[in-house]
Amino acid sequence: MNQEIIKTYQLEASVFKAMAHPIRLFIIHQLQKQKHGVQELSNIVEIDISTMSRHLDVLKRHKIIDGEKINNNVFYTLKIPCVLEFMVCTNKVINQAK
Amino acid sequence: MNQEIIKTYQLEASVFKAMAHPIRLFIIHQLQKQKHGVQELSNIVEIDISTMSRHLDVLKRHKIIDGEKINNNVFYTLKIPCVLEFMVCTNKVINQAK
DNA sequence: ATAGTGTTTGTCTAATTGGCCAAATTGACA
DNA sequence: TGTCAATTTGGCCAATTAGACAAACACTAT
Repeated sequence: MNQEIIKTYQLEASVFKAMAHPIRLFIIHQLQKQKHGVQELSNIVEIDISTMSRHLDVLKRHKIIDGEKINNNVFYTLKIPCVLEFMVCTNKVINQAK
Repeated sequence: MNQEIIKTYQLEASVFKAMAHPIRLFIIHQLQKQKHGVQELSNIVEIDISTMSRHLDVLKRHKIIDGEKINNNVFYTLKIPCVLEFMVCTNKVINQAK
């Protein structure tokens, strides 16, 4: 295993990985429009709030979103709008005629 | 769990997932320049050829690359050049000053 | 200080993934 | 047909991940 190559692409891969989950893609899409809180998001997705908190943490750790505490609520915002351009390409991939 | 939302983003997530591995990102980069064969790639990365074959299969199944058999060798080509634009954005994410 | 609300973290479990080796498959060609 | 080279697939193991629930934590406001 050539560690040189692995190392070169590991960081990049980890950002892809952070986005490679349906709920996390949903979050990114939601935050494009406006800030959202943890509870709100977990209600929409109908998932345990602790699970949602973990998904948000994954995105935050990779600097894709940012959390801001206002009173008792944490509101998340999308830090990297260019992430959404990814999707355009992804959908080209998906919609390719084989 | 809101199956509606999951379903909406699952396909998209699976494309991200297909790319979310250092070796597969390396493959994508290599193929940008020219076709490559399985052995060749596995030599560069210094990984078992069977493992390389599986990585190529993942990318092929998601229509990111395409394989063409010429004699006894399978040569792979990048089908979706826009995938590389992803990387530009990804690196913006990575290089953000916190 | 205490209660109450909202969020994160610990722990466990089931499922998925990446790696290697060995075996099977494919296709070219003698 | 049989052999050889290249590739893929089966099987196994170790590591990682997503999910739920419960417990801990952080803040606000009585």
